[in-house]
Amino acid sequence: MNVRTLCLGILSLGEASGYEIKKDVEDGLFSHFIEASYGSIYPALNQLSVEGLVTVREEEQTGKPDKKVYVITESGKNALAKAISVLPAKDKYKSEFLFQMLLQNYISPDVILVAIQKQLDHLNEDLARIVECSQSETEGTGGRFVAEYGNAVLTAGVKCLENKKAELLKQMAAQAAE
Amino acid sequence: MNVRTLCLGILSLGEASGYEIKKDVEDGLFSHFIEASYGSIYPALNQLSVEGLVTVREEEQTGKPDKKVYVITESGKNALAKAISVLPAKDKYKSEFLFQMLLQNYISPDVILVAIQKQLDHLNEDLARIVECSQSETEGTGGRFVAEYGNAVLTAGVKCLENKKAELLKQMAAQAAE
DNA sequence: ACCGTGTATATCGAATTGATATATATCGGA
DNA sequence: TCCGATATATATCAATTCGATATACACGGT
Repeated sequence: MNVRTLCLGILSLGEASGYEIKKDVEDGLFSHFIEASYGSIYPALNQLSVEGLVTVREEEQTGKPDKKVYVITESGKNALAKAISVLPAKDKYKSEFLFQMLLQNYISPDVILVAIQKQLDHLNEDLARIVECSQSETEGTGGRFVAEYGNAVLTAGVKCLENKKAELLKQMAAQAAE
Repeated sequence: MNVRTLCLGILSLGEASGYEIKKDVEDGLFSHFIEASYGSIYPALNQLSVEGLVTVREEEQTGKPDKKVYVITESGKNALAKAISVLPAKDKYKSEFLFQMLLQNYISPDVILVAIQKQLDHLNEDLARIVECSQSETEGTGGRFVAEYGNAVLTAGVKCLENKKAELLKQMAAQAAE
């Protein structure tokens, strides 16, 4: 799935500017399972506009710079429906953290501890965001689905890491007492 | 973290060819949290070789084509140690599946069901692979760490999806009886 | 007056993907 | 025996995407 389809999907939930789409994938409903940069979003919106799958409207704002608001068209909705009716590709997960943990014999215990703590922070931030989104926004069945899935997975990660952290702290204390 | 560092990390666990490195990220120890394609692995190995961080040796095989075996050098190990001592970037997770589920009002219930089943299959395959790897290979503390983390997260995903699947089947039965 | 932060769009080189090409060897079936 | 499928192995390339940077407006604090 490319960024063009991603933008169509977000715009199907309501009009938005490029900046707002980036917000959605960074802090919003989509943040847990979508990644996309300005460098792909803005060109995608331009292309969608040329193809007639979205319309653009320039909007003046008070206290903020102007923005370009994109709205999905009927043919955009059709293209979206077609694009998401195929079997989705397998999830892609990249974790530098786990890579480090696998190679932990190359680094000192305190660096490991800091990395674990940082990972815990990330997971808890994501969890908080999901809880917040699922309270405020009401995206229906789909929203509940992804919120519960994200919650389950992140909670399991936190639990596991907290065990690992406690284990490591115990080991470090034993080492220091030696 | 780039593919060059990734290759150094894998080679730090033992010599390998480009093809074998791809296997590791596809089916092996790294498969759960690393993604990389031939198009990035082969150029990375060439560059590492030019930089003197790895050595190459051509090896003839019986019953198989020749292969190029890469071995990490001392300066390669130093470069690796330096590269993984920095705080890792945040995990990147992209799920077309969750994107579809969020936008599920655009697709029919039976397509949703197929997607859920496929996702369950993927998760269970990953789980089986982790169990297999953690039995056969003994990568020490690091290996156990990532295996347990992967296990926890994937198991939570399976559990959640099985609930969702049962829920959906019940709804579909009720709809059909109507 | 100046700097930092937030909002907003745009662009560009570099990294990576996904597909394709090429070649060797094994094995089972027509 | 020849053919096709599968596995091993390396390499390359166009298209996509990332990550960084540039530009600009508005607000608030020092």
